[in-house]
Amino acid sequence: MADVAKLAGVSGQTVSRVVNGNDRVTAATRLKVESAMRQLGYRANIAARALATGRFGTIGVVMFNLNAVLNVRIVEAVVSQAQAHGYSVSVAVVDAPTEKDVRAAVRGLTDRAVDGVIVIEARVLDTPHLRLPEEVPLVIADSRAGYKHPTFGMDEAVGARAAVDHLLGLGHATVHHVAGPAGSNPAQRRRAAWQRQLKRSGRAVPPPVVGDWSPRSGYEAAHRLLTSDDVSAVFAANDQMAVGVLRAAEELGRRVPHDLSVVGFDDLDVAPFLSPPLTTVRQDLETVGRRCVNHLIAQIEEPSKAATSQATSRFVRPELIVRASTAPPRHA
Amino acid sequence: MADVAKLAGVSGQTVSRVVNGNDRVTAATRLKVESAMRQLGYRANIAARALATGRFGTIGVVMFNLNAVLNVRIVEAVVSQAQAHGYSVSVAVVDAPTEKDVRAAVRGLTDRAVDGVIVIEARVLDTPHLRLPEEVPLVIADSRAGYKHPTFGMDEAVGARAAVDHLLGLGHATVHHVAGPAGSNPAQRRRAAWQRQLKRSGRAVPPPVVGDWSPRSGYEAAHRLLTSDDVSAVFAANDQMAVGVLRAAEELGRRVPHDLSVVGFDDLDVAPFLSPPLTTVRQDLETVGRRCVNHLIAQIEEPSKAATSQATSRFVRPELIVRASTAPPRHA
DNA sequence: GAAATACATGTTAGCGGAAACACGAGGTAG
DNA sequence: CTACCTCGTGTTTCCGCTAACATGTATTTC
Repeated sequence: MADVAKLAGVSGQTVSRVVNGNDRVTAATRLKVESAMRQLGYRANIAARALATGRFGTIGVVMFNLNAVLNVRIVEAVVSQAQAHGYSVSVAVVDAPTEKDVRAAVRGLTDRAVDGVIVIEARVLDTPHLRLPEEVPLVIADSRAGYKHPTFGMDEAVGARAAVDHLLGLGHATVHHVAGPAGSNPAQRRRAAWQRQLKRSGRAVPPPVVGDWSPRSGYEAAHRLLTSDDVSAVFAANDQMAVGVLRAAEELGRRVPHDLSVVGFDDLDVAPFLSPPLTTVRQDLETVGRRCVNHLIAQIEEPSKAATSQATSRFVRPELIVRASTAPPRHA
Repeated sequence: MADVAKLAGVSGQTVSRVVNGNDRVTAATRLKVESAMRQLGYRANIAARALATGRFGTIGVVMFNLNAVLNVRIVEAVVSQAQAHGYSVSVAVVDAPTEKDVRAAVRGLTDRAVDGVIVIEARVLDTPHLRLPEEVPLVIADSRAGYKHPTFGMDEAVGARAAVDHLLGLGHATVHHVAGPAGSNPAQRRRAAWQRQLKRSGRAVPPPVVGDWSPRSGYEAAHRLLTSDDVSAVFAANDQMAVGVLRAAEELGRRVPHDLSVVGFDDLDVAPFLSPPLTTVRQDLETVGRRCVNHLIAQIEEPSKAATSQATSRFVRPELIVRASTAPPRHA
């Protein structure tokens, strides 16, 4: 910077002003400085600026698993939205679903210089209420309200309910459930909503089979489930397990949807092209990601407003996409 | 830091020494300092350290699209490997596939304080040879050698060749191809290898149908392709398009694999559970990601070696997974 | 036309750490 | 017993930038 200043014949401070947008610099000086910067290939040192200002221009994202379809979509939206606002994104993956680990990840990130953190909360932790460092603006992406931090997510319950209602509406006596792993929050909520909705409708609640999100687990679950003849409708907690269910049904000679209706969750891009095309629940995770970023940046840049927004939480409504994997039951 | 030093009754420098691992500090002083740090909840300021050392402890990843299955898997591996080495990861997504944009992203990242950059190169750029800033250690994840930077990737050609050979070996006269989009490097290479292998085997090279990686495009491509009766084998450039092909085949009454053999690429986790289970090419992208990180960190931490390693490039061999979507042709 | 005002720029003083060097106290060698 | 290390620790200085204040020069105001 000193070199630029010398070449342009101005003080370092003026260079700084030019770099940081127009404070009050004459057009002439600005041009001189800019030309000098170009000649010298000057690039600001972020570390120095961060040291001086306490701002980093970076958002951290903490999550358990990048591979989960759900998370990737959120992260992608977060990255693009953050970039649009001039922030970069640092990603941290947490191994164990313990509060301690999450906290460590958040701290690691804040140590690493982020202005704010988004935690994608998809795992049941060892502690009921996640407590996180308060030193830094923090937003949670999850489908549950009740955190001390602003939370954005999708309304899992609405989605699960829609799936159940759809199947009951077709005339099925009840709906069986292939649940996600016990350690997953979305899995728990989808399962709870499924159960609640069956009860509310006065139907029998068959014991759910628990999978682990993988197609294989759905396949195995279906093999167990379909030993009984009176299973006519299955709601899988995600599309991948639904694929396994479809496969198992085919192997067992149950035609979908004539002998068996299947509903998934997530609307994978392959869902419309499975055989048969899968009825499923679509969630607008891009909006979730964008909301997280917007809110976080607002907190970062206007800390005054943070207090009022503490309680914020908004949930995207999922949408049931009816395709060919569901139909009225055989004997209806 | 000053507070810690005062509380522990030592100088700031000693605190610094304790924080940065054991230089030469007495066990006693170390304990005093550590206890003081704990009492005060001391956390190092990364920006200050970066300013003083010129090191950031962060790796940048530049890519075009986080959502592509391929990229996510690499990024996930990169993040976990980087974390294992004490680095954090900053992610940048580039919109337009131009050299200018990539360069801008890399610069943005280095401005933003990274010690090294990994570029996941999956798009055909406007310029034949990507030229990137040399100021920072940089590794490219791509399936092509010939960059000025170390490159790690998978050998797409081997995978495509294996697919073709498998189908020819079953007795098919030739193999049709549903290609990925023209702007994609992997798509180009898979297509080129497919074509070359057909030629080398003295077979007719039918015109490929170009898709865009999406299941829908595979579906549409197959609808066009299957108007002709003598299509007995299709090699889709990725699994998602293969799913579309399977769907189209079913709609058109072609039984897979009896009437039509289909091979995909990527080995999605649902591939084994499609109907029929999809023969496909599996790539070890985790290894690719790990290698990128390892090499990059080596460059960062031992710049002396960087020179020798400039030429490095290693490619993971993909593996053909034979499942039920391929069989000898009908009239064989 | 003198004083008040606005505005463009320069000066000073850190931000929080880490190199580089300085220093004193023990240990070692001859 | 002295000269010389070695080792633990403290001092100084600087990393590159920006906030806050200081300065000086046009411009306005009555």
